[in-house]
Amino acid sequence: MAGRPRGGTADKRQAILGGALTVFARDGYARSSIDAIAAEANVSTRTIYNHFQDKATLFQVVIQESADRVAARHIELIDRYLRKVTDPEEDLVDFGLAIGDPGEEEQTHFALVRQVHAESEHIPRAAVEAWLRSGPLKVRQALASRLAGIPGLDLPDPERAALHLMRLITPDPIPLRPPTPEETRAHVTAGIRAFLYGYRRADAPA
Amino acid sequence: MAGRPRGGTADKRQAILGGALTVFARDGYARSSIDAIAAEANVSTRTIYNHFQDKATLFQVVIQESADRVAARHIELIDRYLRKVTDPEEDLVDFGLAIGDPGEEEQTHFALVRQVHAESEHIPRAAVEAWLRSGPLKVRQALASRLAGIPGLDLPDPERAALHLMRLITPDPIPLRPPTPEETRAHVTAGIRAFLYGYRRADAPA
DNA sequence: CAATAAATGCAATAGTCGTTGTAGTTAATC
DNA sequence: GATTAACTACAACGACTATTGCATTTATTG
Repeated sequence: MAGRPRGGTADKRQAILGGALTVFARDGYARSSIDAIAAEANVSTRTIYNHFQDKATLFQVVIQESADRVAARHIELIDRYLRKVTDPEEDLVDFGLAIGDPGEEEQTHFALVRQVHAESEHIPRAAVEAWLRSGPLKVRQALASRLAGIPGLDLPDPERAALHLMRLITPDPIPLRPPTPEETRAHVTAGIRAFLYGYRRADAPA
Repeated sequence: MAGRPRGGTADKRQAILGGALTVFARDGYARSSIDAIAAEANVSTRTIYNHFQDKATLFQVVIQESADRVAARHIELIDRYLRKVTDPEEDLVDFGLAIGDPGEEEQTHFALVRQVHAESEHIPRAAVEAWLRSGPLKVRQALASRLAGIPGLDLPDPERAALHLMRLITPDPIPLRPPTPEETRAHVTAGIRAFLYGYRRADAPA
């Protein structure tokens, strides 16, 4: 038995998923043509159909794998910055800056999330729920349990607090102009302060 | 000079804009066909092209008019609920419930905003900025100046505080299940409390 | 090198969509 | 009721797209 078993199958699949992620995040589902994805991935369109049933399932795989990957990285950041919190403000700001980093991957991630939000009614319910659970909800839970361990905070509903924290540090989806690093830091710092003051224990020091 | 001057021109234009709003908000720009918009508006496709240059400009007009209309209503709500604030929590919760009302118009509005967020890179920069300024930014400014008038709050940056408030009360874009009215109230109340505690003056009563 | 599985290039199908032209119909004004 | 602007129905064009089949090439394993 010969053939091409390990040859490029896995490589090609990854190339396709990478190209599809780029194109879907930039152009949205409907605007993204298979040809554009193939070009971005340096792959023939036929190969895409050898690996994936159709465009819709390719999209579902892309958003699911992206959710898994990003959630893993975010949980890693949560563990790194919030496992042992010495200075809540400093640690949370560092966490917020890491998550909102204007790196390429983060930008692509936020763009894809916006596409999912816009397309959610046109994606099978099960796929949306799977994305939600293994992505945002998972991160929210991890963040909630870490927040509960920070002293000086009063969190009647840790999951809701985690949602609030994320909302307060999320970057502007449409900035009038790209923020400078200082502005980004100011944005995150202000969000963290509002959060910390908002959830400060009544008997905590001012 | 005879003709059909007042006949239906204004009516048709409104019908088209209404149908386009519905379809664009539901399906997004790329998925929305002119035929679907025409059907939704009970108008022939040809009439659409008699009123608007092309699909792209129709979309820009739709989002611009929607931004104007919603901003006007939101500012009205801001004036109604926050002109004279007696009980900050109660008044802000009422405001938040009014803005996040699961009425048809509010739902359509939020859906269209998600579409704009997803499409922002494919809309002429000038149109996006105009939408931003006459929509979200305008509301944010109005809210900021009202918030500055609420006693017991310490707002170093009222505009940022307004952004925080909006973020804390915005409904979930993809709920696992439609929230009950009680859940909606709990969500808004929790957001308002976090905001109020977060921006409470240091010398204010607990 | 031989065998073979995967990838490619290319053509073709079938459908959709934006847009325009045209001829006829409707309805408002005079 | 005549005039005329607006609306409609309909066809048509060109472009794009998802998807498949097939013949050919590539690269990997034995």
